[in-house]
Amino acid sequence: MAAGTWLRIADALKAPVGTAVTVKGWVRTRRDSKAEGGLSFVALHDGSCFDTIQLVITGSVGNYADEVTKLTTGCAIEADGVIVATPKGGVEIQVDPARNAGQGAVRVLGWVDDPDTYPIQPKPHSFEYLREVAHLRVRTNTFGAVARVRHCLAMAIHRFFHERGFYYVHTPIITASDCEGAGQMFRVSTLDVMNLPRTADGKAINFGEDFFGKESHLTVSGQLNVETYCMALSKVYTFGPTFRAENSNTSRHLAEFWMIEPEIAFADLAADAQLAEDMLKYLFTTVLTERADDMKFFAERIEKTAVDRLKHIVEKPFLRLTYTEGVKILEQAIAKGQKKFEFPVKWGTDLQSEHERFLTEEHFKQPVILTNYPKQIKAFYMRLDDNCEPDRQTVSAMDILVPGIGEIVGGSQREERLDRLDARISEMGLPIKEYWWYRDLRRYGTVPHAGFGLGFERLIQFVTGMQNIRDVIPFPRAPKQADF
RNA sequence: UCCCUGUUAGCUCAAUGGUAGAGCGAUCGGCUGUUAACCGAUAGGUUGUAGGUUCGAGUCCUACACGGGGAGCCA
Repeated sequence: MAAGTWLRIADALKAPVGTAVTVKGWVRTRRDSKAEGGLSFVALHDGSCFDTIQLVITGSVGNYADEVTKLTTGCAIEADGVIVATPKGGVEIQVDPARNAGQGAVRVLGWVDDPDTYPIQPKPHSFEYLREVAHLRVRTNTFGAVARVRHCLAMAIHRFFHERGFYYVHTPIITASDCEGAGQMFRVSTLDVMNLPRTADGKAINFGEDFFGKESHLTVSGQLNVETYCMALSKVYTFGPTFRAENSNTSRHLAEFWMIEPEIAFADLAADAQLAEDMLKYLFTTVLTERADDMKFFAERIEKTAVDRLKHIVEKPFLRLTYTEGVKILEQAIAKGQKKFEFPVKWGTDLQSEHERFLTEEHFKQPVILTNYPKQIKAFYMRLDDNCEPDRQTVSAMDILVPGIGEIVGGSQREERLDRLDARISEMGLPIKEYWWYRDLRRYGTVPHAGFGLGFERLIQFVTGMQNIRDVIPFPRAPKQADF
């Protein structure tokens, strides 16, 4: 028999019966039988798919008693064998030199030191515990599945934009401008914190002596930068890490997270909303197709509706609703005694989590695109709507709300008219000088344009049903949490 | 940051203010084409940290650390 080819487990599981193969991976479980002069069943995983492949190793393997029967969860091995059919209709690998000459061997590549304290045991672990061993948790079926789905979604995002003529723009991680808007920022500095230079009057830190010659921080958004490229390349997007130094302790916030921010020229809010809807549907369709194995697991063990709700969402158009209409629905629900809220509903104030959840989870039971919010609760760069009632000025903003997560996308048409933009900047007390280059975009060939931000981790949460955002990123960074 | 709640064996959890327990995992043995295997035995503990109350604290009190749920901020 010819020497077996090294196959990934995903491929070995699809190989025809009789194929000689070599597989390499890590042991998930081992069970022994004394039948037939010794028989061990080893479940092996290598990350190529959700399923393990079962090795059936007989006592005729040279190192059977010395090594095979001492394998524990986590050991790394490679094995030569032959694909055979199982009674249940699948395939497994027979590792038996007595039956297949030259195709029955197990080589141990790495033992597990002290199996008693190996953190990943063949039993259910709490996600909280696994977070403490984040360097090893990807070896579990849940975190392996999350990692593959995360990859699948990242690739699908790039493919979606590439296929539609978007350019991928690498916006900076470090920013020395103080104009990215709200949100506490992380300082980037090489100054000696034990001996900070002072300004001449001694009242402030002299950042002129710092690495960049001015105060600098980690970015909280690539939007303003990507708008510059939009004003030449028409269709662009960023996909990179984003940092917020907010003291947020929730299952939906991270200090370091990844965000997708497309920006389209010659476009209004309706086009923006359509782009976001098309993208989400493309991503859901892709993950259901490419990671059916992992999605089946999420539906079985993590969130029953994981697969069905994605299929359901792909089938029909998202609902579009203005903020004003949303407020009316909430007010009617209160008036009818249909629903009681902790916080009052009032036009002009931001919707609370409970209000958003009512709309998307109870009233409509589907994703909802809320548009045209009051200007006082939205950012300076959002376009003022025309023909508004007095005292009811709105902006061309949109939030996409989904059941279970709440806001997954936030976007807007941008204010392309310089006079209106300047008015908004001064109205909100922002330092207009800092915006000189952003304002230039309105001075030199301004056009209507729009864009949105999609939180990558929230997308993964929604797709997988994982409840805590810290479990959908390999090494979560959050207040008091920067291990690994 | 605020409210609630939790921290006991490698892991998941019990234990009325009075001798520290179980299941799983690990180790050893038995049985078995096993797959959440099963049966028996063995090992495994400064009860998150620091104080306090008490004859006596895993249990009651205080502070702190860390986790979880909710809220705010948002993606």
